[in-house]
Amino acid sequence: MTILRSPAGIPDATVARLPLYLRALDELAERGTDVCSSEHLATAAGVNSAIVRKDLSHLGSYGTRGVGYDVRFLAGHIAAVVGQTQPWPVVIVGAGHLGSALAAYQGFGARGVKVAAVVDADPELIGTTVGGHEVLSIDDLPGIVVRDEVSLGIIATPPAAAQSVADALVAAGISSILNFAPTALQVPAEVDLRQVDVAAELQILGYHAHRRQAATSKEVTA
Amino acid sequence: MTILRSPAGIPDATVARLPLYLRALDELAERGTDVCSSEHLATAAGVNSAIVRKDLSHLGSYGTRGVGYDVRFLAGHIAAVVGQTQPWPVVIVGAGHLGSALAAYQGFGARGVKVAAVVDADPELIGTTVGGHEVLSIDDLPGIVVRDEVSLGIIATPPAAAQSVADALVAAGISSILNFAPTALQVPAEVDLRQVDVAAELQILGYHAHRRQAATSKEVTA
DNA sequence: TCGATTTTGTGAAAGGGTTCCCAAACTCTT
DNA sequence: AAGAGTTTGGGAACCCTTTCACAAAATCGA
Repeated sequence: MTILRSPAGIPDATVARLPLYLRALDELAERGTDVCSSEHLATAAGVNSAIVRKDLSHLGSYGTRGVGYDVRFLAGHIAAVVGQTQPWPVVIVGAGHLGSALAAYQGFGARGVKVAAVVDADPELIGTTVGGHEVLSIDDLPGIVVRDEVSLGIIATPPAAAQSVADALVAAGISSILNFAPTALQVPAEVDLRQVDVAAELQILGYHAHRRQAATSKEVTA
Repeated sequence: MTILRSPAGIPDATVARLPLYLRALDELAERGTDVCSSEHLATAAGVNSAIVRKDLSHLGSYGTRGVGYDVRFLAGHIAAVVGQTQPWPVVIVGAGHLGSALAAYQGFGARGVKVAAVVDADPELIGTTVGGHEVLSIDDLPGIVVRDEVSLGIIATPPAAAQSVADALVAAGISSILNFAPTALQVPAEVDLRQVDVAAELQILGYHAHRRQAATSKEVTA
């Protein structure tokens, strides 16, 4: 008998949107909205309504035809699916500009994320405080991971250090890594890796801007 | 007669990977590698070789069978396609923790991005210096955009301010926006918008970690 | 109670993206 | 010069995602 029916195979694209729905639902709840349609939720999350319905149908049927979705109930359910019933402790590696900004970020709490520790390799930084967290040595990683049951690691170091940091995180038992360093990291298959590359995002925007410019100047020439 | 043949329709998925190839090629060039195979480039960029070949074929045929790709030549060509022959000037809106970290980020230069200005609405922050840039008033936006020919804007403000900042950017003539605030922004169709949501990334990782845990405890129970 | 209206849930179709696979084109060795 | 070994370019199959379209289920007013 299955008690917790965590729907086996939720498509990746859907999983990637669940946090958006959760955020949108929390906002709606705060504004006192009790029930919302897929159309309404779609606008709040910045997607279209067909995809909202399809996505939510992967989690099971929690809407009422002719009415919509119960905002709090749905939010609670999505939170359960993404494992956000308790905050996830994360460790931030790198206490530079970016690491500090992340450590100080006030928005994590409401999104189910808790900064367990900030570590760095630089002796000059160890012992200082960033965002209310004392910077610990990267050598303490294994202890921190065990003590705080950390399973998420954020790499906010220069690219040159990123691979060895990733190795250290994996060795310490962490199986999910969010990498801000612009490097292709090599990790074991069972480790889940996501990449945030700000410069790459800007270059993608640049490509489209470039094309727009070219199209415009063509028009002018023609 | 077409002189600059910017291949009309490059698939979005390919465009999103071009910056990775560019980064990988620059690294290879720095290490003195003159020629590389799709396999080699794939490893350096963290993707598989079939997709490298398919992606590059969208730009035209620049490889030599039995040999591979000329590293510098290919890098130059990709740079031209993404419009990175000159650095793109960007304006950062928000001089808080994140905005400061971005303003101070040393890695932009090598990736074809140049911080033209940092602006904020907070009178306490205006006039201070972050990452070598004096923080200007957000009211100066139109002037800055025109003077420095800025076409990329980065929103690094609290979510509550993000929409009005986006409106201000659009009004100032900016058509590409990278938004770090966790909000679904409403922009005109001709404006190109990309989103970076760190908490959402962590929640996606959390979902998979959660599933792994559930699977493991199931095994143990069984 | 019944018909009009709203909105979900989901098959089916359409659209992209990825992977497989191999002929064609090149180099190198003998 | 010919054969062995590499590696690209791209057709074709496959898979995933999105969009479309509508029956089913609910509400509401008369």
